[in-house]
Amino acid sequence: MHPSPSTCQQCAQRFNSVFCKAREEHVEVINDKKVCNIYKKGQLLFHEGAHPFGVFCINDGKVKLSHQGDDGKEQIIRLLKAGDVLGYRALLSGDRYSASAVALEDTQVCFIPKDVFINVLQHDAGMAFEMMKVLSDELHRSEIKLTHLAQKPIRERLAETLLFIKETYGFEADGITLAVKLSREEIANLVGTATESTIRLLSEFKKDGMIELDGKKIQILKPKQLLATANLQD
Amino acid sequence: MHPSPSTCQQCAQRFNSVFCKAREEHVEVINDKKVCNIYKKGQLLFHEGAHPFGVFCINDGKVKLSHQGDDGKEQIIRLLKAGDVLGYRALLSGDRYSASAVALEDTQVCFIPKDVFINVLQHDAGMAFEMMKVLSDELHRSEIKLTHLAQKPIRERLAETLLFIKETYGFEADGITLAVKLSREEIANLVGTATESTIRLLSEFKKDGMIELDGKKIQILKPKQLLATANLQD
DNA sequence: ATTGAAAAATGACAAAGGTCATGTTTCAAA
DNA sequence: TTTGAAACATGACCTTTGTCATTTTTCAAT
Repeated sequence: MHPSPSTCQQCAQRFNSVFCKAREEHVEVINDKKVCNIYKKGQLLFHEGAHPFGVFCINDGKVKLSHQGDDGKEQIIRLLKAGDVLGYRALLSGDRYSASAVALEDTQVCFIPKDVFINVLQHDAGMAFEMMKVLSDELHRSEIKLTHLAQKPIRERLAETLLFIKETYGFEADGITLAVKLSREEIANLVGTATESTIRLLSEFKKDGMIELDGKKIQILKPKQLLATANLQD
Repeated sequence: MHPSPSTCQQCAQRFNSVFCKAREEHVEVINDKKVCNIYKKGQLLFHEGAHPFGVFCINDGKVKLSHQGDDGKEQIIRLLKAGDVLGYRALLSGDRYSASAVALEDTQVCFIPKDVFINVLQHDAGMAFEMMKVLSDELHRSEIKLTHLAQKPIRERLAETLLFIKETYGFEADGITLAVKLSREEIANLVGTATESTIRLLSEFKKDGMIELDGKKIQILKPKQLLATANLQD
C-alpha cells in the first residue's frame, strides 16, 4: 500500500476523483475535517441499514459494495478503487445505507463528515457538477447491467464481468493476471448467479483457453475471445 | 389532458419536480427558453443513440424509458409521469442517449435547451441539490431492481411490478383499476421476462383472485396478497 | 509438516422459465 | 358491419440454471 498523504491538497487521488473540480478553499476545509483510516481486508466500512454520517474516499485499496437480497444472498453492485467516493447515495437521498461496503484488501480511506461534504457541494458548483456526473455514470452503468441481467445468459454475463473486473482494477505487473482476488462466490454475486454455475463456466472458459485459473488468481489469456463471448454491442 | 399552462411560474408541476427549489430568476429564464409540445400516444420523444440537446419535463401524461437489449429486446427501465424530468442522464454524463423515450398516452412536454438547463444547474445550488437527489433516488431504485432481477423468481417480480405501476400512476377514479394501459409485452419488458410467462402468471393471479383482467385494464383486488406475493423486505 | 475448515470442483437431478406452435380474442380501419 | 392484423392465451416441450450431495483442493493456524 502507498504511504498516506499528509493532506488532501497533496493527495494522489485529488484530480482523479469527484473533488477534481473543487475550489482550493473547499479542499482546505475538507482537509481540516477529514479523518483517515486503514481498513483491513474483510473489514466493514459501513453496513446496510446504518445511518450515514459522511462519505468515504478511497486513497488506496479496493472495496466492494453489496446489497443483501431478501433471502440473505449478497448482490455485489459496485467495485471501488482509489479515487472513488462511496456512501454519497444514502447521504444525498437522506436515506440509510442501502448497501454494505467491505474492504477487498487492506484499504486506506478518508472519511469526510456529512455537513462538510454537503456544505462544499452547496457552495462549489464545479464539484456539484462533478458529483452529478458521477451519479449519472453510476446510473448508466446500473441500467445497462439491469438490461443484461434481464436478457443475457450467464455465460455472456460472466465473460462481461471478467472484463469489467479488468476495466476496474486492471492487471498485475505481468499484464495478464487480474489485480484483485475474489472468491468464486463473490464473482457469482457480481454476475448474479449461483456459485456452482460460476465455477462450471470458469472451468469451461479455461478449457476453451480464454483464461487460466490458479486458485483465486485469474489470468486473461484471450481478451478478444472473451469479449466475443460477452457479446456486447455497446 | 389538462390545459397547457402559460408559464413555468404557474405550472402545476413546478413544486412537484426537480425545479421545486430553483430560484425565481432561474425559473424565469427557463420559462423564456422552454418549448412546449404534445406527443401523441406511441410517439418518440428521443431515441437511443441520439445526441441530447436538452431535457424534457412532463407536464401531463405518461412516458416509458427503455433500453434496446443487444438482441433487440426492449427493457423498460423507468416509467415517468407529470413532474418528472427526462433526458438528464445523457446530458450530465456528456453521452448520447442510452435509452429511448416513448409516450404511453397523449403527453404534454416542455423542452428545456441544454445550455439553459446546465447554466441554471451551475448557478442554483438548491436546484443542483435537488438534481442530485433525483439521481440518487434513481440510482437506488435501479440497484434494488438489479438485486431483485438477480435473485427473485418471476412470480415475485411480476407482483412487485404491478405494485410499482400502482405506486407510479395510481388508480382510476374507481380506486382499483391501474391508471395506465400497458400491453402484456410491455409488462414483460418491465419485469424482465418473456411475454408468455407474464401472460401465464397474470392468469394465475386472476385465478387466485388477486387481480381482475379485462383487456389492458388491470384491477388490483387484493393489494395485500399481492404485496405478500412480491415478498418484499424493504 | 500437519491438519482442519473453508473454498472449489463435479455429478446427478429438479425446477424454472423460455421457445415454438397454434388457437382465440380484440379492436381499429375500411 | 366486416375483416385482418396484432395482441392475448394456452399447451407441449426443451434448455438453462439452480440445488443438493459428495469429493477434492487450498490455505492458514498450529
